[in-house]
Amino acid sequence: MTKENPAGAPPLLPIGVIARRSGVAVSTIHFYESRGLITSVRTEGNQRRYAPVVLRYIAVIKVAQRTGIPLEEIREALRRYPPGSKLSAAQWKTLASEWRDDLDERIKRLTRLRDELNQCIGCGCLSLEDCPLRNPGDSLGSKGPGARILERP
Amino acid sequence: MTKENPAGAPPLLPIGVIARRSGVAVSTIHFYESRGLITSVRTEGNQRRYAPVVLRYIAVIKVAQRTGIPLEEIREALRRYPPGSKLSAAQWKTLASEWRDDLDERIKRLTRLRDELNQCIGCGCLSLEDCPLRNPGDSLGSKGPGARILERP
DNA sequence: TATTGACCTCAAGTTAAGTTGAGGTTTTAT
DNA sequence: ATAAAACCTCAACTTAACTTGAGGTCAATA
Repeated sequence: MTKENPAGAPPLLPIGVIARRSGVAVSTIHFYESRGLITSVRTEGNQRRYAPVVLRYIAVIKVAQRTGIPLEEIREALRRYPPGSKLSAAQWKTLASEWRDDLDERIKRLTRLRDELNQCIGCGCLSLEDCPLRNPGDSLGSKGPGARILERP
Repeated sequence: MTKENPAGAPPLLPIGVIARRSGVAVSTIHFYESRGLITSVRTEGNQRRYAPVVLRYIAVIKVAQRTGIPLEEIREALRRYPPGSKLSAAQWKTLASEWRDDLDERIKRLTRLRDELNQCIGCGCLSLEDCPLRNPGDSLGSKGPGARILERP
């Protein structure tokens, strides 16, 4: 029986260990925590201790990011389950399916764009009226300042 | 014969007209010019006047952006031709082909990712050792601060 | 002629996703 | 008991691609 830990529960990990094992920087973990993506408890000395499951959380976050989901949305998705909960296989399946659909949509858009581009390489007009490339149709929501996220309108 | 214009050349346009016809904000045109993507001449009164071809330039820029090419690269690509030059059909073909290939590569990466995700939805392990999702293989170049461009490693 | 609308410059703000650094506290190893 | 390694907080910086705003000039119109 360890001291800071009720019987049976796996031991809590300090941030350095999480960083090493997950492959992300300590500062990133701080950042994720500040954004509510992961949680920790504190020692008497105010140092963070993480349940091992956060390694899984970080893995999930990274995968979601690779598919192009912004952190904010990832947080919302994770929020659906109690913070720091076990994140079961079923839950992962749900999340991953949503993200896959999202990714699929993105791929479709890009593929359509590529086809249009191919067409247009033949014609070369870029005419405002005729060219499909010039009439995005959907995806015309570029408002406000800030970095433009490439493809995800 | 107009005054500011040698015989035969099409008349130069003020920035407001370019903005209206191209669909981008005046501030954006300023910005593109400051980044060397387009050029203008000035009137005696220091106002910008654009050759009509910049409408085409802006069109090209927008298309390239849609395919995910960053402005910096777009500028480099355009730099290969004399600034403000006619941008012939052949030149457009060359640029567009490059960008299409780039886009193609991106699509392939995303497709691979989607397939891996599909696999992983079945297994749900996210194991550091086994899971293909956890071993990006390529694309591990995330260094330094600044916005992470989603997909384009 | 006077106004209004279009322009100009330059500095500063915005977003996302983090990083860097200063100044100070805790833990761990010797 | 120290010293070194690991942590902590908080503010400021970074990139990309723009936007906003202040303070001032130019040009077309009534």
